[in-house]
Amino acid sequence: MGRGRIEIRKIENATNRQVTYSKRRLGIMKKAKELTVLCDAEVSIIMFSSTGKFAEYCSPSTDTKKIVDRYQEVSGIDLWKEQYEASKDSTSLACFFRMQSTLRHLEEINRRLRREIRQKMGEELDGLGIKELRGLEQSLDESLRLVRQRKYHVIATQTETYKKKLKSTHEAHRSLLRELEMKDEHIDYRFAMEDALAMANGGAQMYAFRVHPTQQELLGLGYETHDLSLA
Amino acid sequence: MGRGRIEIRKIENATNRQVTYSKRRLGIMKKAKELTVLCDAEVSIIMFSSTGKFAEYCSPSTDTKKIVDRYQEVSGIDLWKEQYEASKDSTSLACFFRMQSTLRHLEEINRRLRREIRQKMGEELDGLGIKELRGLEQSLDESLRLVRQRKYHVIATQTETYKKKLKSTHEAHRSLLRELEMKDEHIDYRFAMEDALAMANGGAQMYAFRVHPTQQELLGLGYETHDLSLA
DNA sequence: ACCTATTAATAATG
DNA sequence: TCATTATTAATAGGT
Repeated sequence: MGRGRIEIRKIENATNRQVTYSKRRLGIMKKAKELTVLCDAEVSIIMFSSTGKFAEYCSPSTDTKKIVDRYQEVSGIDLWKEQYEASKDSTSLACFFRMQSTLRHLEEINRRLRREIRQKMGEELDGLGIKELRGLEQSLDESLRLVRQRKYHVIATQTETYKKKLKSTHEAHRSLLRELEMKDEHIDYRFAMEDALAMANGGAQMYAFRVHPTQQELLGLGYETHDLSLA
Repeated sequence: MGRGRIEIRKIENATNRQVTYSKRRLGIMKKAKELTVLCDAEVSIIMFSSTGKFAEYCSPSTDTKKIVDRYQEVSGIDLWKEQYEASKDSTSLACFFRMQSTLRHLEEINRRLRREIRQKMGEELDGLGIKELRGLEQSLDESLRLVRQRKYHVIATQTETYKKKLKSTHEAHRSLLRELEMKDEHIDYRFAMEDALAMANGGAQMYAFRVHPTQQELLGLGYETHDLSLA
């Protein structure tokens, strides 16, 4: 991609080589940036020219150390092995490296757990084949079954509790009613108590009760009576 | 540089993102190789896709460890300690405690992630109230929907692919058949070719085809002919 | 995975 | 190093 193609072999003219290095170094950096942004990837590039000049690129979301750590964990290559071996005798250093390795390992495991969770949320399914999707589906299906089971159990338990409470409340009221009736036998508290109970059961249920017209309303002695008296 | 330009921003469609990652990853690798050869440079590239897939390039004359070592020399950054070092009092003891604290923190996160997964598996639901159970149920339901959707999409895609393959195979056979017939017009290859095709479609489908008797069989000229000749 | 219209990179040159 | 530009190379979208 220039005026005429060039063979991919070492450029003998040193000046030319340097110029080409500069241009292409920038080109690769640009490509790396684009990859980072377009594909949400993590990239680390380290370059040395033939003259020893150093250049690096690293995705903004991370840093070179993190990427190198992750590289070690995933590739299984320990980049510090030699240094570690060299300082075998130093107990604290040995401890340091062990911890370092443990940290890397935990970070990688946490990454995988997060990924597993995201997959269980129905995200990031693109990497999965038909077999894995089937497995995931079955697992989710079973989980859903268990959660529903648990939900119904909780609902049933709660309902039972309310029923019992209601029953005991009801009985308390009955006995109270009986007591009152014994004291003033000419006053009938029954309707009042029933209404209070209905209220305690919740408004909606009370309205439900009221759908059926009372005997007074059926006899034309309902709310109209009030209107007439006001007219 | 494709059919129309694209903005440099995260590709939202995950499939597209994955495809673009693959293509551009190869592109950068190629550029790195070329830089290495053309300019006699040393290059190390480490990449992680958004799905966690790892890829690396390293100039053939060296290896990642050497480049990272040289990077530390030249940049003056110590990749071992940087992360866990306190900014000023960088005694080894402070570093040790920092790492230990990080370790505990990571372990705690690990525990939580595992718990979250267990709950998503329908285990450890005892602590949850009716509201939380309802939320979990809805979340699982939605996940299941997404997974099924994805599964059907994958199945549909695969089916399409097979159909196309089958069709092209069929047409290849047809043209082959025509060629053969032109060469020896007095020999009829058709039945033989149809059988071969049926075989290629898979055993089960072949049996389905064979449910309908061939004209030869209807005329009493089927497999019995063979049996008779063997008797 | 392959194709190709289009854009992007860059070799040569000033 | 910087700008220009003729050319080749990379690749986005489609099959």
